[in-house]
Amino acid sequence: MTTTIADEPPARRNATPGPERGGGATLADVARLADVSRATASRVLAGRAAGKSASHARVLAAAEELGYVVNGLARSMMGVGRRSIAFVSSIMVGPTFATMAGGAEDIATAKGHLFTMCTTGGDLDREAALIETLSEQRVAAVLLVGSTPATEEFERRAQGYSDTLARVGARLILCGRAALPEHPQIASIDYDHRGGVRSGVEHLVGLGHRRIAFVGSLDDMTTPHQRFLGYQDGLADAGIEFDADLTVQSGNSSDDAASATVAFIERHPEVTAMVCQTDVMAVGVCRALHDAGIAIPAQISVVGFDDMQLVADLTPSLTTVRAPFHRVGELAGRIAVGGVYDGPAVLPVELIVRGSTGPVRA
Amino acid sequence: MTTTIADEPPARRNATPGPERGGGATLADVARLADVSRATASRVLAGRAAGKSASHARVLAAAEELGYVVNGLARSMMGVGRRSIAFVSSIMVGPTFATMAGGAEDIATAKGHLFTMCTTGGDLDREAALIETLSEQRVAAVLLVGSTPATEEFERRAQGYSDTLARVGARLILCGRAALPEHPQIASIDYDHRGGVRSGVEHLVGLGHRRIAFVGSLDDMTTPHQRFLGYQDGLADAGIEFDADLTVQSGNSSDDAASATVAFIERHPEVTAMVCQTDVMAVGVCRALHDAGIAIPAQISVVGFDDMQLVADLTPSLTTVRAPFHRVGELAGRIAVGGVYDGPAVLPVELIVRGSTGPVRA
DNA sequence: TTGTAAGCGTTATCAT
DNA sequence: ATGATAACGCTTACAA
Repeated sequence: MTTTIADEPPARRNATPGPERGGGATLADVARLADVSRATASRVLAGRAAGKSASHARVLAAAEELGYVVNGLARSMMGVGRRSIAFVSSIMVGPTFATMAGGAEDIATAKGHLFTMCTTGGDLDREAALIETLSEQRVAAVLLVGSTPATEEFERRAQGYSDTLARVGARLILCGRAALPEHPQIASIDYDHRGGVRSGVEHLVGLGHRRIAFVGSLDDMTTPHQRFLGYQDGLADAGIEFDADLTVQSGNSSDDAASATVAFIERHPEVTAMVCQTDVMAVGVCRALHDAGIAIPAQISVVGFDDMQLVADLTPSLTTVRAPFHRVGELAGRIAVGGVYDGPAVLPVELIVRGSTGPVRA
Repeated sequence: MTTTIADEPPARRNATPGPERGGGATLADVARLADVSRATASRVLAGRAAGKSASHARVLAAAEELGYVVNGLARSMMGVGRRSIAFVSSIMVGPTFATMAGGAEDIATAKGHLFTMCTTGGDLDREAALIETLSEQRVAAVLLVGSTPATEEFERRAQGYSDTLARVGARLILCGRAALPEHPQIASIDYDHRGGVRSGVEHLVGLGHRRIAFVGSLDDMTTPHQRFLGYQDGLADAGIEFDADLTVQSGNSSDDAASATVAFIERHPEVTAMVCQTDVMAVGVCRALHDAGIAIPAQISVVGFDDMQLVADLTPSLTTVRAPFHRVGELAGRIAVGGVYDGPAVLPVELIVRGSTGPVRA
């Protein structure tokens, strides 16, 4: 004997990591239990039912009883529902990224969007794959954060990202990265890397310094490069000739900067000030100088960049450049949620003078 | 004359912030252009077509020409496609959260999930709304991160979160928060707050300290409370009677801790060591002591918690407790992506002895 | 290998 | 106020 149960649902598939189907109650279940149509149930649950009829209460009760949770994915397919804003950076830790992310998230969630964070680990292929994935998920916008290679090849990549995103109605926004003049449809919210370092050098020059070194990664990424240019600007302003021997290459860790400094200072005892690409490097520089018995700022002044937490608490406290990271995130977020974008923004930075810089000794 | 175009699509709706519909090409468009069925197009594009027929190439070409981007939302409805892992914390900045997030993100993206970060700003209503929203979006799991109120009311809330998530096949995972014994289905990956502070006190006792103060926020949140208990444990171990007068209340900013210390140390000059709930507080304590002309560690030793970046570079460098934040994130991530959970985990922490602690002077 | 057809869980249209 | 019904864009038996 063969028994056929008419309304037996078909076997459920179960493909991870896909959303589990058939898990909870659906709108149809609620409607059935409340003895109304799906349309009515939908209206009631979305709070867009006219008055409150008898069915109104029944629908609510049924939803409650069944533990109904509306399927946002299905809603999205109808053109309602939430879109995500994506934040793509090379790495997640680090006060600068986190602060920018915080600014963007504030705006995004205030507007009812979800906020997705992705890291690339600096891998451009991963970055491209990520943009593709995010497009598939129909994000509202992608914030591409931080430094990028300052190459034509990258510009082509970015154009590709922008094109892919545009196909799904999403926008690409660069954060903390200068606009690409050839690609005006790619938005950019940046801060004044170059002017910041320049003002640091200016400050030192005002204190009488002339032999000023620069510590940085000196690669072709935008952030290092812009900051390096700011150093050169500062020298030029003061009529000091740029001397390539006074640039110190270092990775962005305090240990790297410390060992680079040890080697450097031995060759160049005449230097009276060191300008660093980042606070992290500056901290390493300070440690190396201290260990070498060189007094800060009596013998050598040090300037950082980023004004990260705790550098004010170092001994001596660090003179550095403060950038409005949170504000950068906010502005980018505003564009991401549909605000108007009228051209690249470059937010001003501020030199915070503290104890690590002082007059050059006579 | 009335002209009716048969295949004219209906007018598109356009409700922000919902995903823009009708934007790009659909699978049907690709199939039409390639002159195959949607099924074939789907198979080819998903790379699950058998061999490579003539149509194979045509589909690829059509997709390319149309700039087709598969709709991941629609895929999700079929049970395939990516689910997100959500990371919910009170705030985004802060090295501990960011590091945990990094660990979780590593695992999540490696398994093809998206990673969504949401902040509550410490608002429990926002937290509840967020859980609801994330359930609607059919996340795979929610990582609830950091301290929570240690109250029965919170346990009820958490149970509610867990229930809502369970309805959509998702899991709730506490990170950096002890398990709730009454609610074993809520997973927990925690680290040893209590043991960490205890070992700090033990270290001080070993150096001869007896008058040891505790600086913390002293509220009913789990993290502060656990760390406070660790302080009491440490005292008890050494047979030192707990003296409530030696607890200092402070907000979690170095400025707060500094001003609290100023007031405290005047009343209690007999204290020879201060154990702090966080590194941030410890830094404030150090600054206040330094400004008051009290030498660290000669006159007073200081212990922190978290081992955040740069505390090793302070003068003196900070003795603190290092917790495996990245690992906590990884383990939580592993459960989130479907790994087995066999009971609460409490990861060990490590006391990092540096320059801020020394023997009590004779 | 390919096509047909039946979903997935919503919302919107348009009658009633 | 409510209910049929048709989308939305995709996947996948099942049949050819």
